[in-house]
Amino acid sequence: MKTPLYRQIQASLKEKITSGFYPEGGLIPSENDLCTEFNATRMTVRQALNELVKEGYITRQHGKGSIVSAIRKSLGLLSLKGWTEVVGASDRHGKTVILENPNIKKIEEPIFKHLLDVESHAEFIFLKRLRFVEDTPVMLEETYIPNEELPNFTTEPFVEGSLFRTLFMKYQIDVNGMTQEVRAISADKAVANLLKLKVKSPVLHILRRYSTSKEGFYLYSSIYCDTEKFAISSFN
Amino acid sequence: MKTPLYRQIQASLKEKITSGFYPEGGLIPSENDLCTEFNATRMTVRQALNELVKEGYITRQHGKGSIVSAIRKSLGLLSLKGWTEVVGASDRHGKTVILENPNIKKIEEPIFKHLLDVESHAEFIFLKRLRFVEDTPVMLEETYIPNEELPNFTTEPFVEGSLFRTLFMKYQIDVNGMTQEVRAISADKAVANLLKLKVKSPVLHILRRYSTSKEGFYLYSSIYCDTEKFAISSFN
DNA sequence: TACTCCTACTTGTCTATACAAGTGGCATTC
DNA sequence: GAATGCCACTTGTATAGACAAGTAGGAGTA
Repeated sequence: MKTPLYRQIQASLKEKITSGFYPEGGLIPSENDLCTEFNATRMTVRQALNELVKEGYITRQHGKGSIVSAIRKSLGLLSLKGWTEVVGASDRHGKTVILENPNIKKIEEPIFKHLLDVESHAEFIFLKRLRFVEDTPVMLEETYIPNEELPNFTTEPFVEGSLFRTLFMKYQIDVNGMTQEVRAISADKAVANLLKLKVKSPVLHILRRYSTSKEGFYLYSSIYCDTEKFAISSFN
Repeated sequence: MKTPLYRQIQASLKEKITSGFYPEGGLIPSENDLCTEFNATRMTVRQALNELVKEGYITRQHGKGSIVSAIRKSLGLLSLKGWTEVVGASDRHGKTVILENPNIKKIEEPIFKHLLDVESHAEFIFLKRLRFVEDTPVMLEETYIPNEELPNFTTEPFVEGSLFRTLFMKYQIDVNGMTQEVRAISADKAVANLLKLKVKSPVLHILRRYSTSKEGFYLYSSIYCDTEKFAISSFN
């Protein structure tokens, strides 16, 4: 048995939560039920459940049970919120426009030099997206994805329009952490035009490296953010 | 026995780590040693150790032992690094200048309205500090601390020059989380002068609410950051 | 009806034990 | 001397139980 039992239980439950088999706000089976289902002891089941708590999938309540988190954070407890979290849950309407269809590129921009751990994979899939809130452009995101073992990635649309969800559902790659640098800069002409700002307006510039469950598989993003109307917030 | 045994073990180890009894980078006693010391079983000791990992006090290595984290994060896994973490560990020399000695104020600034959960405690201790790296001013921080049960706070100097360390050591208040909003703004005259920038330079503006181990005790900070030379980075 | 109490079920804490697997040093061997 | 293999010690995973404490609902009582 290569992967530990508690990891298997954890993965099984995670799958049932993300697929909606256990609905948001509902209870998952009790520890004892899970013990019989997986033929394990309570300590082992609890270890799996504690991992899910850490990842933000469930919360636990003494005397009641384990509750599926209402807002399923696809990034666990990451620093800056993901797009869906900035927009989500409110009545605000979000939209994403792909400016440049996925194509193969190399990272030559020196801006990522701090974040690159090895000297750049041969090739990356490049993705340029503009995100709107209430029909106002607020975020320009340029993403680099390693061009390895991702069949049909550039030809098929995203699952639910989400990159992370696509990686998770179709390629079993789970984004589980990140490193980032945040700066305030003056918008250049290109960025200002896309975000409908005056040139030299202050914008947030974020450089990110996402780590995943796949060894050595990192995503890189360069993000420009208009924080005039909507600030970037983070919790805990 | 009111507090659980594993919490007692956790607190005892935390105290020995923060006091320097277990030096940074060194090993704490093995699980079995801790079992005999506290007269507990390994599962109980492991629960305490896992909590300390979550809080960032130690890392564990299979086959070797539990290592005291080199950079003791006083904020656990918070989003944006604390001052000591931005500067620390490198050869860079940090310095903090208190511009305005601690004095009693009320929060009337509307900028905190999103973060205030109750309508402002009666009074706050106000603190205005300018932080330097390599003799360059990079951060202007205005902090509001509830003026409750903090004897001698305004008259005695900080422990090791650190606010959080003072709260922890002298008042047993542990800062354990935060909520924040990040924006890019143009520096006004006052901020620009202090940070030695041109007026209207882009600066990072961060509004923070720190939560603590003391019920209902929140700190508020407004931070202006020059990110030209030093970006704000965060991990995990 | 309204209240209390009891009970079944849940998670929280804890004991005692076992084997697996990674690390590092010592002793033996070449 | 250098390489190998063994061994002691470490953390990782897992079993099988026990009692405590919080929750919710139903039975019985006022």
